[in-house]
Amino acid sequence: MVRGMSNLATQASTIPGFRPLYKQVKELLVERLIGGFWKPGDLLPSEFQLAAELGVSQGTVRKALDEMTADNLLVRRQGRGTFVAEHDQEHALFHFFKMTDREGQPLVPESRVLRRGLGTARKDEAARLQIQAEAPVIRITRVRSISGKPVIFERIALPYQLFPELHDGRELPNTLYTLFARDYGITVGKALERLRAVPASPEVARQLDLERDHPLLEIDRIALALDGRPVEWRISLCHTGDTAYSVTLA
Amino acid sequence: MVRGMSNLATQASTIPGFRPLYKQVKELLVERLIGGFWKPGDLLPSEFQLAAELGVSQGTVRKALDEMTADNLLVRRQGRGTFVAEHDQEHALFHFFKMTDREGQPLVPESRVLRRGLGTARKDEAARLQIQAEAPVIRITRVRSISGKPVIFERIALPYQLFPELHDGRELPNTLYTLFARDYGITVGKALERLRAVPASPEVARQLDLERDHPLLEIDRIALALDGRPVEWRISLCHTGDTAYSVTLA
DNA sequence: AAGTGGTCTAGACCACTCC
DNA sequence: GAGTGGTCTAGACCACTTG
Repeated sequence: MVRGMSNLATQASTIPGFRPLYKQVKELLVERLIGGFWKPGDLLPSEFQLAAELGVSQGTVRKALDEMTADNLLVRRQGRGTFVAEHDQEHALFHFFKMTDREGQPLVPESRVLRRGLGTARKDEAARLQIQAEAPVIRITRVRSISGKPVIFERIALPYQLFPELHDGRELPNTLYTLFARDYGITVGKALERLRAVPASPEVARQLDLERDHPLLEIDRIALALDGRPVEWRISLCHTGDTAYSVTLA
Repeated sequence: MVRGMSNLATQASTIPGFRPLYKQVKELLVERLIGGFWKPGDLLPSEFQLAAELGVSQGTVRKALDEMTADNLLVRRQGRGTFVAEHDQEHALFHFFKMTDREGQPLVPESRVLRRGLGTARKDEAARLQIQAEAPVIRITRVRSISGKPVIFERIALPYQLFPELHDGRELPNTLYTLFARDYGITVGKALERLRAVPASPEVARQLDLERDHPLLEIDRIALALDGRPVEWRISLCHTGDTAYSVTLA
């Protein structure tokens, strides 16, 4: 083929804004994911088909797909094809729920919703979610238990614009992110967490069956969609008696 | 060339223990890093030289080098060459020190050593460091401050076998891992951290200028060398008044 | 100018899955 | 057997660094 046909800039171009072909391909494909053109679980066209469509070589498409796989956006299965990653229960848990037992073994919590409703964004909520002050937000308060024992008190704020009608009725699954993906086409691709140690407030102490001022691990998380928009602000207060937050730094 | 010459198994081999060529190349090169054949900062032979030496194509060597770069083992610089990654102050801090201010901005702590000496491993130390009970260990206790305010109380245990003569004399840098690399050829490639919220003990409270039982963020870390051996056990107790532990989950 | 890594292409064969 | 991704090779040219 002629190098750099179609509307993608060629490698040879010396224009300042030059980007490698495979990066452009990746960008284009990510756009399709964000736009919902391909949904979680969908089968993508084969490498050859994409290469033909975009006017690049198969190897270039491959490099883009490999990077997207590394980013957890795609799953490739030899002999079957390339699929849009499903952030199912499994993935959501292992990727975004870092609480383990004291030996580092993963735990699966159950959830019980205490409160759930619609309100207008306070300053802190508006800032963290990057929405207008007083914009409508959905608030959820819940307690998460591990083998029957309540260990996490959680406050969640969601922009109403992104999740209309979530504030009432609908059953809430244990892992909210699967609901975001399934019902709203929003994939959480990244989360920023800040951890601190704080004393238990009277309400939290009561819910977790602890004395007041008991040390709790506070996890302050902003979840970002694939396009970088904040979609959730969550504060989790964890009793780390028999649990811990486990991470690997590599 | 003839495919699969030299002592590397070919792609075509149907033997059960088959591994891709580039994985074998990677393994071989990682061995050289572990063995100290190449040291941090060293320039590796060019892709073509390595390819010729190992009897594989340049593309195969490239794939191995790319993976090692992704693993933070190498640094590639266009026009210069491929270098063994140096876990300098910069890297050690950003990679293994996750404390930030409350807005998530990185902080740089100073350190003051309280105690430092040689002892025999207690059961917990032996288990965590995977050494014999009663084997000699170096213990360091220090306080780390941020802009003059003491915020972290730290207990460190090191296997004496790996770090002889570290227990006295030698000046301790602020980031221990640069010393491990420079003086002992041990590169920390990975760390497992478990975080909990705990009340301040009387000693720690005194050192950090807090009241007793003040909530502290406890970071329990095992640091692993490139070959997977535990090389350090560290417990950091952090006052998270103006600080937080920040991570990105992606 | 020479040498390095970075990108792109083209084509071969292998391993896996499904029909 | 056909189609997919996975591996391996070979060769071209580009971008960057050094001398």
